[in-house]
Amino acid sequence: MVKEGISTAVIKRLPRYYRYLGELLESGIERISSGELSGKMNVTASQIRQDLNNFGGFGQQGYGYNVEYLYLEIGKILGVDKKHSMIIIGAGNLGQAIANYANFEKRGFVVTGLFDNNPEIYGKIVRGIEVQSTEKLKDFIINNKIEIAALTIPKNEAVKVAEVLIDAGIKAIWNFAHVDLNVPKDVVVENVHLSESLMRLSYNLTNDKKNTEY
Amino acid sequence: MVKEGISTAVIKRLPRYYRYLGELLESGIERISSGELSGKMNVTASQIRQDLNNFGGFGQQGYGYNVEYLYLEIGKILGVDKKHSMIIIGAGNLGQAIANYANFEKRGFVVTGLFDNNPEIYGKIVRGIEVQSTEKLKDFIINNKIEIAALTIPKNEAVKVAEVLIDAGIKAIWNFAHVDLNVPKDVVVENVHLSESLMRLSYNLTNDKKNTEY
DNA sequence: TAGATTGTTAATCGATTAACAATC
DNA sequence: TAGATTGTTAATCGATTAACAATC
Repeated sequence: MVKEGISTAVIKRLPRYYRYLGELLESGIERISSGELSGKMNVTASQIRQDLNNFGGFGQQGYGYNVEYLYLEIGKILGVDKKHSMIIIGAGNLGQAIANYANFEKRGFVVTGLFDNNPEIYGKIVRGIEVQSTEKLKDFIINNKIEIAALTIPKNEAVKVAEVLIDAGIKAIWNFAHVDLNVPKDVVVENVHLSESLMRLSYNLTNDKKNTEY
Repeated sequence: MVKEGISTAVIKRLPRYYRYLGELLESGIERISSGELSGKMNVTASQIRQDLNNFGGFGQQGYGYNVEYLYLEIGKILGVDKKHSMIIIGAGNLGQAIANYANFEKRGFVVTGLFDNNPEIYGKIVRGIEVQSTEKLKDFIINNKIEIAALTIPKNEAVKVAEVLIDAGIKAIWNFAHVDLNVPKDVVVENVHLSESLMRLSYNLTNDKKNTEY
Protein backbone atom coordinates (compact mmCIF):
# COMPACT_ATOMS: atom_id res chain seq x y z
CA MET A 1 0.00 0.00 0.00
CA VAL A 2 2.79 2.40 0.89
CA LYS A 3 5.39 3.59 -1.58
CA GLU A 4 8.94 4.07 -0.41
CA GLY A 5 10.42 7.53 -0.17
CA ILE A 6 7.45 9.51 1.08
CA SER A 7 8.81 12.84 2.22
CA THR A 8 8.66 13.81 5.88
CA ALA A 9 6.72 16.92 4.88
CA VAL A 10 3.89 14.70 3.66
CA ILE A 11 4.03 12.41 6.69
CA LYS A 12 3.79 15.38 9.03
CA ARG A 13 0.57 16.45 7.38
CA LEU A 14 -1.14 13.06 7.40
CA PRO A 15 -2.29 13.11 11.05
CA ARG A 16 -3.86 16.51 10.47
CA TYR A 17 -5.84 15.22 7.51
CA TYR A 18 -6.86 12.32 9.70
CA ARG A 19 -8.07 14.64 12.42
CA TYR A 20 -10.12 16.78 10.05
CA LEU A 21 -11.65 13.76 8.35
CA GLY A 22 -12.55 12.34 11.76
CA GLU A 23 -14.37 15.56 12.61
CA LEU A 24 -16.21 15.57 9.28
CA LEU A 25 -17.19 11.97 9.88
CA GLU A 26 -18.52 12.80 13.34
CA SER A 27 -20.60 15.62 11.94
CA GLY A 28 -22.13 13.23 9.45
CA ILE A 29 -20.59 14.57 6.25
CA GLU A 30 -20.31 11.84 3.63
CA ARG A 31 -18.23 13.35 0.85
CA ILE A 32 -15.78 16.20 0.43
CA SER A 33 -13.78 17.64 -2.42
CA SER A 34 -10.15 18.68 -2.15
CA GLY A 35 -11.37 22.23 -2.72
CA GLU A 36 -13.72 22.22 0.26
CA LEU A 37 -11.20 20.52 2.54
CA SER A 38 -8.61 23.01 1.39
CA GLY A 39 -10.83 25.83 2.64
CA LYS A 40 -11.29 24.26 6.06
CA MET A 41 -7.67 23.29 6.57
CA ASN A 42 -5.93 26.31 5.13
CA VAL A 43 -3.83 24.39 2.65
CA THR A 44 -4.08 24.27 -1.13
CA ALA A 45 -6.35 21.75 -2.83
CA SER A 46 -3.41 20.83 -5.00
CA GLN A 47 -1.35 19.88 -1.98
CA ILE A 48 -4.12 17.69 -0.61
CA ARG A 49 -4.40 15.80 -3.90
CA GLN A 50 -0.65 15.48 -4.27
CA ASP A 51 -0.25 14.25 -0.70
CA LEU A 52 -2.98 11.62 -0.98
CA ASN A 53 -1.77 10.39 -4.34
CA ASN A 54 1.49 9.35 -2.74
CA PHE A 55 -0.49 6.48 -1.29
CA GLY A 56 -3.07 5.79 -3.97
CA GLY A 57 -6.07 7.25 -5.72
CA PHE A 58 -8.72 7.54 -3.03
CA GLY A 59 -11.05 9.91 -4.83
CA GLN A 60 -13.36 9.88 -7.78
CA GLN A 61 -13.51 12.44 -10.56
CA GLY A 62 -16.57 14.62 -10.41
CA TYR A 63 -17.39 13.41 -6.90
CA GLY A 64 -14.51 14.05 -4.58
CA TYR A 65 -13.60 11.83 -1.65
CA ASN A 66 -15.80 9.63 0.49
CA VAL A 67 -15.06 10.86 4.02
CA GLU A 68 -15.34 7.55 5.82
CA TYR A 69 -13.33 5.64 3.24
CA LEU A 70 -10.56 8.22 3.18
CA TYR A 71 -10.51 8.38 6.98
CA LEU A 72 -10.10 4.64 7.23
CA GLU A 73 -7.45 4.50 4.52
CA ILE A 74 -5.34 7.21 6.15
CA GLY A 75 -5.80 5.35 9.42
CA LYS A 76 -4.27 2.26 7.79
CA ILE A 77 -1.41 4.27 6.38
CA LEU A 78 -0.72 5.71 9.83
CA GLY A 79 -0.99 2.26 11.39
CA VAL A 80 -3.76 3.25 13.79
CA ASP A 81 -5.97 0.40 12.56
CA LYS A 82 -3.80 -1.99 14.59
CA LYS A 83 -3.16 -2.24 18.31
CA HIS A 84 0.22 -1.09 19.59
CA SER A 85 1.53 -2.01 23.01
CA MET A 86 3.11 0.88 24.85
CA ILE A 87 4.85 1.50 28.15
CA ILE A 88 5.71 4.74 29.88
CA ILE A 89 8.97 5.32 31.67
CA GLY A 90 8.70 8.13 34.17
CA ALA A 91 5.52 8.25 36.26
CA GLY A 92 5.67 11.97 36.99
CA ASN A 93 3.00 14.39 35.88
CA LEU A 94 3.88 14.08 32.22
CA GLY A 95 3.96 10.29 32.28
CA GLN A 96 0.65 10.20 34.11
CA ALA A 97 -0.86 12.70 31.68
CA ILE A 98 -0.05 10.33 28.84
CA ALA A 99 -1.24 7.27 30.74
CA ASN A 100 -4.56 8.99 31.42
CA TYR A 101 -5.15 10.26 27.95
CA ALA A 102 -8.02 8.15 26.71
CA ASN A 103 -7.82 9.19 23.07
CA PHE A 104 -4.55 7.36 22.55
CA GLU A 105 -6.20 4.11 23.52
CA LYS A 106 -9.04 4.86 21.10
CA ARG A 107 -6.41 4.95 18.35
CA GLY A 108 -4.99 1.59 19.35
CA PHE A 109 -2.14 2.63 21.63
CA VAL A 110 -2.56 0.45 24.71
CA VAL A 111 -0.50 1.37 27.75
CA THR A 112 0.38 -1.79 29.65
CA GLY A 113 3.24 -0.69 31.86
CA LEU A 114 4.35 2.29 33.88
CA PHE A 115 7.88 2.54 35.28
CA ASP A 116 9.76 4.84 37.58
CA ASN A 117 12.96 4.78 39.62
CA ASN A 118 11.40 6.34 42.70
CA PRO A 119 10.56 3.54 45.20
CA GLU A 120 8.03 5.77 46.97
CA ILE A 121 5.55 5.47 44.13
CA TYR A 122 6.01 1.80 43.32
CA GLY A 123 2.59 0.20 43.47
CA LYS A 124 0.72 3.41 42.80
CA ILE A 125 -2.13 2.77 40.36
CA VAL A 126 -2.61 5.08 37.38
CA ARG A 127 -5.50 4.27 35.05
CA GLY A 128 -5.43 0.71 36.31
CA ILE A 129 -1.69 0.27 35.84
CA GLU A 130 0.71 -0.26 38.68
CA VAL A 131 3.95 1.73 38.77
CA GLN A 132 6.94 -0.62 38.73
CA SER A 133 10.67 -0.28 39.20
CA THR A 134 12.68 0.49 36.07
CA GLU A 135 14.74 -2.58 36.98
CA LYS A 136 11.91 -4.71 35.66
CA LEU A 137 11.91 -2.89 32.35
CA LYS A 138 13.85 -5.31 30.20
CA ASP A 139 11.95 -8.44 31.19
CA PHE A 140 8.64 -6.67 30.85
CA ILE A 141 9.35 -5.51 27.31
CA ILE A 142 10.44 -8.96 26.21
CA ASN A 143 7.65 -10.88 27.94
CA ASN A 144 4.89 -8.53 26.79
CA LYS A 145 6.20 -7.79 23.30
CA ILE A 146 6.16 -4.04 23.86
CA GLU A 147 6.60 -1.97 20.70
CA ILE A 148 6.58 1.60 21.95
CA ALA A 149 8.19 3.25 24.98
CA ALA A 150 7.35 6.80 26.00
CA LEU A 151 10.31 8.40 27.79
CA THR A 152 9.11 11.02 30.25
CA ILE A 153 12.21 11.31 32.41
CA PRO A 154 15.07 13.84 32.65
CA LYS A 155 17.65 13.83 29.88
CA ASN A 156 20.57 12.30 31.73
CA GLU A 157 18.48 9.29 32.76
CA ALA A 158 16.88 9.12 29.32
CA VAL A 159 20.13 8.27 27.57
CA LYS A 160 20.80 5.34 29.91
CA VAL A 161 17.25 4.03 29.84
CA ALA A 162 17.19 4.24 26.04
CA GLU A 163 20.08 1.77 25.96
CA VAL A 164 18.10 -0.67 28.08
CA LEU A 165 15.09 -0.26 25.82
CA ILE A 166 17.12 -0.91 22.70
CA ASP A 167 18.79 -3.87 24.34
CA ALA A 168 15.34 -5.29 25.11
CA GLY A 169 14.33 -4.89 21.47
CA ILE A 170 11.97 -1.93 21.62
CA LYS A 171 10.72 -0.82 18.20
CA ALA A 172 9.97 2.85 18.82
CA ILE A 173 10.76 5.53 21.40
CA TRP A 174 8.52 8.51 22.03
CA ASN A 175 11.09 10.81 23.52
CA PHE A 176 10.07 13.71 25.76
CA ALA A 177 13.58 14.23 27.20
CA HIS A 178 15.54 17.23 25.95
CA VAL A 179 18.23 15.21 24.32
CA ASP A 180 18.78 13.58 20.94
CA LEU A 181 18.95 9.83 21.39
CA ASN A 182 21.40 7.74 19.43
CA VAL A 183 19.63 4.59 18.34
CA PRO A 184 20.18 1.83 15.78
CA LYS A 185 18.67 2.39 12.35
CA ASP A 186 15.77 0.03 12.90
CA VAL A 187 14.50 1.86 15.99
CA VAL A 188 12.09 4.73 15.42
CA VAL A 189 12.43 7.88 17.53
CA GLU A 190 9.78 10.56 17.67
CA ASN A 191 10.83 13.58 19.68
CA VAL A 192 8.60 15.95 21.63
CA HIS A 193 10.87 18.72 22.76
CA LEU A 194 8.57 20.99 24.73
CA SER A 195 11.24 23.52 25.60
CA GLU A 196 12.03 23.95 21.91
CA SER A 197 8.36 24.44 21.18
CA LEU A 198 8.17 27.12 23.85
CA MET A 199 11.22 28.86 22.40
CA ARG A 200 9.65 28.95 18.96
CA LEU A 201 6.63 30.54 20.56
CA SER A 202 8.96 33.01 22.25
CA TYR A 203 10.66 33.80 18.94
CA ASN A 204 7.36 34.57 17.25
CA LEU A 205 6.21 36.59 20.24
CA THR A 206 9.44 38.58 20.32
CA ASN A 207 9.52 39.18 16.58
CA ASP A 208 5.79 39.80 16.09
CA LYS A 209 5.31 36.87 13.77
CA LYS A 210 1.86 35.80 12.76
CA ASN A 211 0.54 32.33 13.29
CA THR A 212 0.34 30.75 9.85
CA GLU A 213 2.04 27.40 10.24
CA TYR A 214 0.34 24.11 11.03
CA MET B 1 18.77 42.65 14.93
CA VAL B 2 16.24 40.44 13.24
CA LYS B 3 15.50 40.58 9.53
CA GLU B 4 11.97 40.09 8.33
CA GLY B 5 11.01 37.02 6.41
CA ILE B 6 13.04 34.37 8.17
CA SER B 7 11.67 31.04 7.02
CA THR B 8 9.94 28.76 9.50
CA ALA B 9 12.45 26.04 8.61
CA VAL B 10 15.21 28.21 10.07
CA ILE B 11 13.19 29.19 13.13
CA LYS B 12 12.46 25.56 13.90
CA ARG B 13 16.17 24.80 13.99
CA LEU B 14 17.18 27.71 16.22
CA PRO B 15 16.18 26.16 19.55
CA ARG B 16 18.18 23.06 18.70
CA TYR B 17 21.29 25.14 18.01
CA TYR B 18 20.63 26.85 21.31
CA ARG B 19 20.42 23.55 23.14
CA TYR B 20 23.68 22.23 21.66
CA LEU B 21 25.51 25.47 22.34
CA GLY B 22 24.25 25.37 25.93
CA GLU B 23 25.67 21.89 26.33
CA LEU B 24 29.00 22.93 24.81
CA LEU B 25 29.08 25.89 27.15
CA GLU B 26 28.42 23.67 30.16
CA SER B 27 31.23 21.35 29.18
CA GLY B 28 33.59 24.31 29.03
CA ILE B 29 34.19 24.46 25.27
CA GLU B 30 35.05 27.99 24.19
CA ARG B 31 34.99 27.87 20.41
CA ILE B 32 33.52 25.74 17.71
CA SER B 33 33.56 25.73 13.92
CA SER B 34 30.49 25.10 11.77
CA GLY B 35 32.22 21.89 10.66
CA GLU B 36 32.57 20.51 14.19
CA LEU B 37 29.06 21.50 15.18
CA SER B 38 27.79 19.96 11.97
CA GLY B 39 29.30 16.62 13.04
CA LYS B 40 27.67 16.73 16.46
CA MET B 41 24.26 17.84 15.27
CA ASN B 42 23.93 15.82 12.09
CA VAL B 43 23.29 18.78 9.82
CA THR B 44 25.54 20.30 7.15
CA ALA B 45 28.05 22.98 8.05
CA SER B 46 26.67 24.98 5.17
CA GLN B 47 23.22 24.98 6.69
CA ILE B 48 24.51 26.14 10.05
CA ARG B 49 26.32 29.08 8.45
CA GLN B 50 23.35 29.96 6.25
CA ASP B 51 20.97 29.80 9.20
CA LEU B 52 23.08 31.98 11.45
CA ASN B 53 23.75 34.53 8.74
CA ASN B 54 20.04 35.26 8.57
CA PHE B 55 20.59 37.12 11.83
CA GLY B 56 24.10 38.45 11.47
CA GLY B 57 27.75 37.44 11.22
CA PHE B 58 28.50 35.83 14.56
CA GLY B 59 31.69 34.05 13.57
CA GLN B 60 35.21 34.90 12.60
CA GLN B 61 37.14 33.60 9.62
CA GLY B 62 39.86 31.16 10.54
CA TYR B 63 38.50 30.85 14.09
CA GLY B 64 34.89 29.74 14.06
CA TYR B 65 32.32 30.77 16.60
CA ASN B 66 32.73 31.73 20.23
CA VAL B 67 30.36 29.36 22.02
CA GLU B 68 29.23 31.68 24.79
CA TYR B 69 28.74 34.65 22.49
CA LEU B 70 26.75 32.64 19.96
CA TYR B 71 24.68 31.06 22.73
CA LEU B 72 23.77 34.46 24.13
CA GLU B 73 23.02 35.91 20.70
CA ILE B 74 20.69 33.06 19.75
CA GLY B 75 19.08 33.48 23.17
CA LYS B 76 18.35 37.11 22.29
CA ILE B 77 16.94 36.13 18.91
CA LEU B 78 14.68 33.59 20.60
CA GLY B 79 13.67 36.12 23.22
CA VAL B 80 14.79 34.00 26.16
CA ASP B 81 16.96 36.82 27.50
CA LYS B 82 13.78 38.50 28.75
CA LYS B 83 11.21 37.39 31.30
CA HIS B 84 7.83 36.26 29.99
CA SER B 85 4.78 35.96 32.21
CA MET B 86 2.80 32.80 31.64
CA ILE B 87 -0.36 31.20 32.94
CA ILE B 88 -1.63 27.67 32.56
CA ILE B 89 -5.25 26.84 31.92
CA GLY B 90 -6.04 23.28 32.87
CA ALA B 91 -4.51 22.01 36.12
CA GLY B 92 -4.60 18.34 35.18
CA ASN B 93 -1.50 16.21 34.86
CA LEU B 94 -0.28 18.00 31.76
CA GLY B 95 -0.83 21.45 33.20
CA GLN B 96 0.93 20.45 36.41
CA ALA B 97 3.79 18.91 34.45
CA ILE B 98 4.38 22.24 32.76
CA ALA B 99 3.99 24.18 36.00
CA ASN B 100 6.57 21.97 37.66
CA TYR B 101 9.10 22.05 34.88
CA ALA B 102 11.92 24.12 36.31
CA ASN B 103 13.83 24.58 33.07
CA PHE B 104 11.20 26.83 31.60
CA GLU B 105 11.67 29.24 34.46
CA LYS B 106 15.43 29.14 33.89
CA ARG B 107 14.74 30.41 30.37
CA GLY B 108 12.62 33.27 31.61
CA PHE B 109 9.14 31.80 31.41
CA VAL B 110 7.57 32.59 34.76
CA VAL B 111 4.31 30.84 35.60
CA THR B 112 2.18 33.14 37.75
CA GLY B 113 -1.27 31.61 37.43
CA LEU B 114 -2.95 28.25 37.22
CA PHE B 115 -6.62 27.91 36.27
CA ASP B 116 -9.17 25.15 36.10
CA ASN B 117 -12.93 24.81 35.93
CA ASN B 118 -13.13 22.03 38.49
CA PRO B 119 -14.09 23.55 41.90
CA GLU B 120 -12.69 20.52 43.73
CA ILE B 121 -9.11 21.59 43.07
CA TYR B 122 -9.49 25.34 43.60
CA GLY B 123 -6.91 26.33 46.17
CA LYS B 124 -4.62 23.42 45.46
CA ILE B 125 -1.00 24.60 45.41
CA VAL B 126 1.30 23.55 42.57
CA ARG B 127 4.86 24.86 42.68
CA GLY B 128 3.70 27.66 44.94
CA ILE B 129 0.81 28.65 42.71
CA GLU B 130 -2.81 28.35 43.76
CA VAL B 131 -5.32 26.86 41.32
CA GLN B 132 -8.07 29.40 40.55
CA SER B 133 -11.38 29.33 38.77
CA THR B 134 -11.29 30.06 35.05
CA GLU B 135 -13.84 32.76 35.77
CA LYS B 136 -11.02 34.88 37.13
CA LEU B 137 -9.02 34.47 33.94
CA LYS B 138 -9.74 37.72 32.18
CA ASP B 139 -9.07 40.02 35.13
CA PHE B 140 -5.92 38.12 36.01
CA ILE B 141 -4.47 38.47 32.52
CA ILE B 142 -5.18 42.18 32.41
CA ASN B 143 -4.02 42.97 35.94
CA ASN B 144 -0.82 40.92 35.70
CA LYS B 145 0.06 41.71 32.08
CA ILE B 146 0.23 38.05 31.11
CA GLU B 147 1.81 37.40 27.72
CA ILE B 148 1.57 33.64 27.31
CA ALA B 149 -1.22 31.16 28.09
CA ALA B 150 -0.66 27.42 27.97
CA LEU B 151 -3.90 25.62 27.11
CA THR B 152 -3.94 22.15 28.63
CA ILE B 153 -7.65 21.43 28.46
CA PRO B 154 -9.87 19.35 26.13
CA LYS B 155 -10.53 20.70 22.66
CA ASN B 156 -14.16 21.75 23.06
CA GLU B 157 -13.30 23.89 26.10
CA ALA B 158 -10.12 25.17 24.44
CA VAL B 159 -11.99 26.98 21.69
CA LYS B 160 -14.15 28.87 24.19
CA VAL B 161 -11.30 29.67 26.55
CA ALA B 162 -9.17 30.92 23.65
CA GLU B 163 -11.82 33.55 22.95
CA VAL B 164 -11.61 34.77 26.54
CA LEU B 165 -7.82 34.88 26.32
CA ILE B 166 -7.89 36.90 23.12
CA ASP B 167 -10.51 39.20 24.57
CA ALA B 168 -8.24 39.81 27.54
CA GLY B 169 -5.37 40.68 25.22
CA ILE B 170 -3.15 37.63 25.48
CA LYS B 171 -0.12 37.75 23.17
CA ALA B 172 0.58 34.05 22.66
CA ILE B 173 -1.17 30.73 23.15
CA TRP B 174 0.72 27.48 23.70
CA ASN B 175 -1.98 25.11 22.57
CA PHE B 176 -2.00 21.48 23.71
CA ALA B 177 -5.62 20.87 22.70
CA HIS B 178 -6.23 18.82 19.57
CA VAL B 179 -7.84 21.60 17.65
CA ASP B 180 -6.67 24.45 15.43
CA LEU B 181 -7.49 27.75 17.09
CA ASN B 182 -8.70 30.69 15.07
CA VAL B 183 -6.99 33.79 16.40
CA PRO B 184 -6.38 37.35 15.22
CA LYS B 185 -3.22 37.96 13.25
CA ASP B 186 -1.37 39.57 16.13
CA VAL B 187 -1.77 36.56 18.44
CA VAL B 188 0.87 33.86 18.24
CA VAL B 189 -0.19 30.22 18.44
CA GLU B 190 2.26 27.39 18.98
CA ASN B 191 0.65 23.97 18.77
CA VAL B 192 1.73 20.83 20.57
CA HIS B 193 -0.46 18.10 19.13
CA LEU B 194 0.65 15.01 21.00
CA SER B 195 -1.74 12.66 19.25
CA GLU B 196 -0.35 13.76 15.88
CA SER B 197 3.16 13.15 17.14
CA LEU B 198 2.19 9.65 18.24
CA MET B 199 0.62 8.96 14.84
CA ARG B 200 3.81 10.00 13.07
CA LEU B 201 5.66 7.57 15.31
CA SER B 202 3.09 4.95 14.38
CA TYR B 203 3.56 5.68 10.68
CA ASN B 204 7.29 5.23 10.90
CA LEU B 205 6.89 2.10 13.00
CA THR B 206 4.37 0.62 10.57
CA ASN B 207 6.39 1.48 7.49
CA ASP B 208 9.84 0.67 8.88
CA LYS B 209 11.14 4.16 8.53
CA LYS B 210 14.46 5.12 10.00
CA ASN B 211 14.87 7.93 12.46
CA THR B 212 16.67 10.68 10.61
CA GLU B 213 14.66 13.80 11.25
CA TYR B 214 15.28 16.36 14.01
C1' DT C 1 52.68 34.61 6.21
C1' DA C 2 50.03 30.20 5.71
C1' DG C 3 46.11 27.80 7.24
C1' DA C 4 41.61 27.78 8.64
C1' DT C 5 37.08 28.97 8.40
C1' DT C 6 33.69 32.27 7.71
C1' DG C 7 30.13 34.84 4.88
C1' DT C 8 27.95 34.72 0.64
C1' DT C 9 26.99 33.70 -4.13
C1' DA C 10 25.81 30.14 -7.31
C1' DA C 11 24.06 25.43 -8.26
C1' DT C 12 21.19 21.83 -7.05
C1' DC C 13 17.63 19.66 -5.15
C1' DG C 14 13.00 19.08 -3.42
C1' DA C 15 8.50 20.68 -2.32
C1' DT C 16 4.54 23.37 -3.57
C1' DT C 17 1.42 25.27 -6.79
C1' DA C 18 -0.75 25.63 -11.23
C1' DA C 19 -2.75 23.69 -15.15
C1' DC C 20 -5.30 20.49 -17.61
C1' DA C 21 -6.47 16.09 -19.68
C1' DA C 22 -8.90 12.08 -18.01
C1' DT C 23 -13.08 10.46 -16.29
C1' DC C 24 -16.83 9.80 -13.11
C1' DT D 1 -24.48 14.53 -21.88
C1' DA D 2 -22.59 18.49 -19.12
C1' DG D 3 -20.41 19.66 -14.99
C1' DA D 4 -17.41 18.68 -11.49
C1' DT D 5 -13.36 17.16 -9.68
C1' DT D 6 -9.76 13.99 -9.60
C1' DG D 7 -4.97 12.31 -10.81
C1' DT D 8 -0.88 13.77 -12.77
C1' DT D 9 2.36 16.41 -15.45
C1' DA D 10 4.65 20.75 -15.86
C1' DA D 11 6.06 25.23 -13.86
C1' DT D 12 7.39 27.73 -10.01
C1' DC D 13 9.08 28.61 -5.86
C1' DG D 14 11.94 27.97 -1.84
C1' DA D 15 15.29 25.55 0.82
C1' DT D 16 19.57 23.07 1.00
C1' DT D 17 24.11 22.17 -0.46
C1' DA D 18 28.36 23.27 -2.79
C1' DA D 19 31.92 26.29 -3.91
C1' DC D 20 34.99 29.86 -3.17
C1' DA D 21 36.59 34.56 -2.42
C1' DA D 22 37.25 37.30 1.69
C1' DT D 23 39.64 37.67 5.81
C1' DC D 24 41.01 36.60 10.46
